[in-house]
Formats: sequence, structure tokens, C-alpha cells
Amino acid sequence: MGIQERKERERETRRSMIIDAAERVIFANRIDTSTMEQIAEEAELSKGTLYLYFKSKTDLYLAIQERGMSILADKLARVLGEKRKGIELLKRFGEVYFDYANQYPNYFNAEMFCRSHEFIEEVTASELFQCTREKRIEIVNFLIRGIQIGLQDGSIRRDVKPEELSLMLYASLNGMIQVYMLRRQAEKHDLFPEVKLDLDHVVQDFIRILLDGLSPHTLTDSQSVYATQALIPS
Amino acid sequence: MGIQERKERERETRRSMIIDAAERVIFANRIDTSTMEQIAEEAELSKGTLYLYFKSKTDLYLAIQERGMSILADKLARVLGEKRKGIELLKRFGEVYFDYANQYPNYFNAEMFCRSHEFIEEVTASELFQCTREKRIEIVNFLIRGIQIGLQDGSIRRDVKPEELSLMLYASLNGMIQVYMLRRQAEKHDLFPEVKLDLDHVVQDFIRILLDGLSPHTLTDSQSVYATQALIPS
DNA sequence: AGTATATTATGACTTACAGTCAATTACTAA
DNA sequence: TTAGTAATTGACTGTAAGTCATAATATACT
Repeated sequence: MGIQERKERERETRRSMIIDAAERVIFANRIDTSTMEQIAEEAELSKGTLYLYFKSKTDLYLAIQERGMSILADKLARVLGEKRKGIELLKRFGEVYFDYANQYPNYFNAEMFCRSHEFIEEVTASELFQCTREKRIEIVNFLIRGIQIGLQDGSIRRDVKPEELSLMLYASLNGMIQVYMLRRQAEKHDLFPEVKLDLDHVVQDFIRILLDGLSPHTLTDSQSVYATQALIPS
Repeated sequence: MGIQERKERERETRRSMIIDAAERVIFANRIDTSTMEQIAEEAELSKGTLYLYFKSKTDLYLAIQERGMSILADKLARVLGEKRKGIELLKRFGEVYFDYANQYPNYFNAEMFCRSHEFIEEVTASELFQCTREKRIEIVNFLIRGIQIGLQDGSIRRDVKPEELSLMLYASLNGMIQVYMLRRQAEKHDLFPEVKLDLDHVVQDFIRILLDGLSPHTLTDSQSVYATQALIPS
């Protein structure tokens, strides 16, 4: 039965074209000012057809988010391929996530939008939401692998469970990048003139500090070590 | 002219009553399913009147967010009053923020919602948005104070600027709590059955690890690379 | 007091858009 | 060819945010 399969394929293609159109419209404007009518027009379809492929506007946006997450997952998979120490893998994961957000701010925004809708909407019931959830688990699993490697090669302290730690890394860096993106956007509109921070460095420093906390290290009587270096400029 | 002042006062009271009503309606349901009509009814006013006090629904929600932030700011101010070492202050800040989110999940949600709308809407232009921005600066300033104290008493490493570090702490913990809240909500709906984490401990451990990274410490030989980096002032 | 003016409140109305569905068109199979 | 099925359409519905002419009420003035 080749016809069934061809139809299946065609359906998948059309679905993909709709997402393409949606991206073009939404990324050029904003999600809240883009209408299903516009997207339909861009896709050269009628509005009704959109609803044969996506059960709501949010659902369509979830599909966009999923694309972004797939890109990120690929990038992380590649990092895991590099044979490095666990702690270095985590550092690379962090950098890659940050790069991703810079390279695809629209996908990152989509992720943030969808997350906020987890709070306020019944997205949780959506089938597509389940997909993005799986993608997120996939992403976190890369982190878990990295942590496990680090535990084995001794580059990561042993008092935290990989599942917990992976969540921490993902969540905290996500929050960090979120603020990063907001401030960058704000700067575009000439807000936040009060303190100009080198945001890129802040994120990088954050990764460094967080990983410092992860290293197995001995704490010393702090004052004695640093008293001598009391006048550090920065 | 006491009349002007009385009117001013009355206006403020009414405004406050509207926010009260909005909270009752929105917190009992959700922001997306609550209508201005409902809120007006709850406030025993007409819809039009609401728009004399708030220029949009989002604006009204921003006012709710602002209340939450004020509560948080108060809590943080109280912590700063406790005379402690800088690093301990930061720990307390973290714990207090976490407590706040648990105690007032609705306010925290409002914060998340409004943040996501910074991405997608022209809230930035709103006067009220400027207020919440100031509140956020106020909150971050408490962190800066704590860090400065820590730098002076030597309990915090010296290679990061207070402005930068405060942003990191705020942003990362925010991301962490965000995920915490989402999973708690998901658990309520019996999602995420795959891995049961003790979420409360994850957050507490996160704070610990992050602060470990902040302590001035010596790293063991195997991590010499990171030790070097760590001591380079940005 | 009564009257003019300013302030505040109202709710019917407009507008916009998400989502639906009966009707239409395009395919498939016999 | 034709009956049957699947995909597509766009006019239609419902809803809710936001507006505005009108009304009610408070203040100031003579």
C-alpha cells in the first residue's frame, strides 16, 4: 500500500510547510500580533486548513519550539561526541546553549513563551506539549551523561545526584540566558541605560562560577588566601 | 486645598480595590480565562471604569506583579538587617526568595507571565512596567549590598563585580524556581511520573553549590586549569 | 440657594481574532 | 463512470478587549 505512505509523507510535508510559514510570519513580527489568517495566507492555505494540522495557535507555536529544541539537542549530541572530561563537557554544554540562544533568539523566545503558557494554559493536555517535554528530557539526558562521566573521571564532586544536578544546570542557565535576552532586547530600545554590563561576559562568568562550585575542592580559611590579593581591580 | 488630596487618596484606594478584585478573580482561575468583565463585577464597578485606572489587562496584571515584588523586597530588606557575613546573606536571600515563591505562588506566576510578555509585547512602554523594573532593581540592589559586604569580610571571591554577580544570582535562582514551580504544578496533574525528585532539596542544593562556587577557595591539583581561570579578574 | 463646570462612572458598541463547520473540491477504488 | 472518502475552504460564530458618547455626581461660583 504505497498510497497510504505517500499520503502520510505529503501530510508531513504540508505540516512542515505550515510551520515554515508560521516562522516567517511570527519571527518577522511577534507572536501576539501575528494572526492565523496571516499565517494561512503565507502558507497559501485557508485558515481552516491550519486547524487540520494544529489544534490551536499555541499548538503551532509549540511545533516551532520543538524545532528549536531539536537543533539544540543536535548541538549537544555533538558536544557529547567530543571526548573530554565531564566537567569540561558541562562547560561546553553551557557555552553551546548560550550560542544557540544567540544564534536562534526566535527559537529561544518561543521556548520562553511556551513555558509561560505551561503556567497559564491547559497546554499540558496537548499532544505536542508531550513531544516538547520529551525533547527537554532528551536535552537533560545529555547533561546527565556528562555528569556521569565527570563523576567517573573525578572532575565533579560526588555529593549530588546526576538527575538533580542536570536539572539545576538546565534551569539556572536557562534563567540566566532569559535575563540576558531580555536585557539585550531592552538595550535595543535604549532602556537600562543605568548600568551597562558586558552581558556576554556575565553569562560566561556564570558558567565558570557554577562549575567551580561543582569541582571537588577543598575550602580553606578564606581570608588568609585572599587577604594578600585584596586589591583586585576588575 | 484638602479636596485634591482627599481625591488623590480615594483614587488610590479605588485602584487598590480593583487590584484586590483582580487578584481574587485571577488567582481563583487563571489569567487567560479571567475577563475584565468578571473583574469589574467582582469590584462592583463597570468595565469602563477599570480602564480609567489601568490601560490594559496586562497593565492590571503588572500591578499585581508589583505587589508581589514589594512583598519580596520587604523580606529581603529584613534579611539585610540581620548582621551576617556576606556569603551567608546571599544564602538567606536565596532561601527567602524560594520561600516567597512557595508562599505566594500566584505572585511568582504573575512575575513569570509578565516577564514572558516583555518578550512578546510592547509592555516596555507601559508606565507600570517601569515601576516593576524599578522594583526589580531594588531587589537586585539588596543582592549587591550583600555581595559588597561579602567582599569586605572576605567571604566572597573577588574576581566578579557585584553588579554582575547580583544579576547571576537573581537570574539563575529565578530559572531554578521557575522549573521548580512548573514541576510541582505538573506533579499535581500527575505528569512527570518518570523521575521523582525531591524538588525542595534540589533548590536548596543548588543554592549551596552556587555559593560554593562563590567562596574564595583553593582547587585541588586535578582542577588546576579551573583554578587559574577562577583567579583571573574579569 | 441655584447654576455652571469638572470629574468620574457607565454599558452599549466596535473591532479583532481564534476557532468551527456545512459546503465544496480533489482524490481513490471498484 | 461513479460512488465513496479524504482534504480543503471561507463564511460564520462566539468571545472578550478596549472605546466612547452619555449620564451621574461632585465641586466651584454668584
